[in-house]
Amino acid sequence: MSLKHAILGFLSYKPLSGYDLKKAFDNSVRHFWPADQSQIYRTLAQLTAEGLVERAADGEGPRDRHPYHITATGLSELRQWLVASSPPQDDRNPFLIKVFFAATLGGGEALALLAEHRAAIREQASLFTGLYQQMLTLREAAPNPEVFFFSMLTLEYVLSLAPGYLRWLDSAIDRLERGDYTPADLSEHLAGGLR
Amino acid sequence: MSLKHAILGFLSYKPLSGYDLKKAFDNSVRHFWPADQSQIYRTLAQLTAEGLVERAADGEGPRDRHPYHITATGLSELRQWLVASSPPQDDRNPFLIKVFFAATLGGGEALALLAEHRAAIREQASLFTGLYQQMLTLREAAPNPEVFFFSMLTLEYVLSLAPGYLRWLDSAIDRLERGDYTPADLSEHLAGGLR
DNA sequence: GTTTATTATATGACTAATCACATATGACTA
DNA sequence: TAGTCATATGTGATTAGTCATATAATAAAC
Repeated sequence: MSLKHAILGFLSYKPLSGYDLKKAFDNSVRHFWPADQSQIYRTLAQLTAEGLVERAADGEGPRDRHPYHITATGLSELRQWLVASSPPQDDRNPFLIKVFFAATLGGGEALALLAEHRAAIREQASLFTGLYQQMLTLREAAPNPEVFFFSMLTLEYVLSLAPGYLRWLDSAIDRLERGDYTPADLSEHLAGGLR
Repeated sequence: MSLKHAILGFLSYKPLSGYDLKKAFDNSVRHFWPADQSQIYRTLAQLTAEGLVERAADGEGPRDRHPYHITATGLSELRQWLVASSPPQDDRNPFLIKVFFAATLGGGEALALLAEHRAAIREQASLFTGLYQQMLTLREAAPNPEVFFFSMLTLEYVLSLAPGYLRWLDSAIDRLERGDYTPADLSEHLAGGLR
């Protein structure tokens, strides 16, 4: 139900149409919540039925745009959701399934699997680094420092995970190359990191 | 379509019933691919229709168990999937949506949001650490070193991400406590980690 | 003046997964 | 011997999301 609340979040800033919302998602949260256009419209219909948003007077433009604004009920629903607890969810990871069953592959193929993934992760990390640096230059243009801060936090999140991800891949690839099928010694890693 | 391939993966070791598969998932991959019992049965039916698995002679036990074995087609489908490329997927993260819209909360509430999540992540990390250490003791009992190695790799993955995750939370909480809404300086972090 | 891109909203078909529930037997236990 | 637990397979209803496609006007490009 997060799309629902993300829409409420955007509408809490100002009224937007479905089309505007799609652009808002693409411009700011697509790296952790890609939103499908048709799903946005369906969710808007559902939110309207629940009385959390309302369709304002139809606007100008081709194909009549329909801006929505958040209701008082919608605002309180948003607040409630924001402060509710967020247990870490189990994110399904198809790549880890491949890793798990990589034992059924030849050693070379398993290596290729990991190496290719490392290349993709590196590329993704450098994309996010670029995005981060680009965002930094927009600091002055931000509506207010809090909004900018939390927006940057979500990018920092992605970038914070990258080094650990890549070190894991490096270590796995290194062991596979040496034909060394021993588990990593994580003792100092864990002692240092999890305190 | 990963559940499908995960099932093929398990069946590539030996024939299993739906019930067996559910236990196999719960015992080994639930931390990155929780499998719903009813979905396992539905997927088995689908795999059967596609000719990737076959229902063996009904077995003993209460309520007739139905073991499935993988076909030659199924094996080649599994291999093909394993060696296909795995682009990093966009994992939806509801917590990041909360962070993104935390600017609409009071500072204290935003802090509580992050602090509570940090506690949950710490607990999860220590759970996985325990699981990792417990798994280590089973090394001798493993069917073969490769299977054990790749199984451990999936746990190493989770544990590799934890320190970065927690450092991100620490840094965000620290800045919020000081009322310091400046973005983090990630220059050395990135320089060191992404090479 | 015709094509093309952009704006803008929507439905239909499908897929993966979740949740609740129905069913039924063998084995143990109070 | 009654109750409960573990074994074991399934269906129905619903949800969230994806993909393809339909529609249509306006503005710009050629």
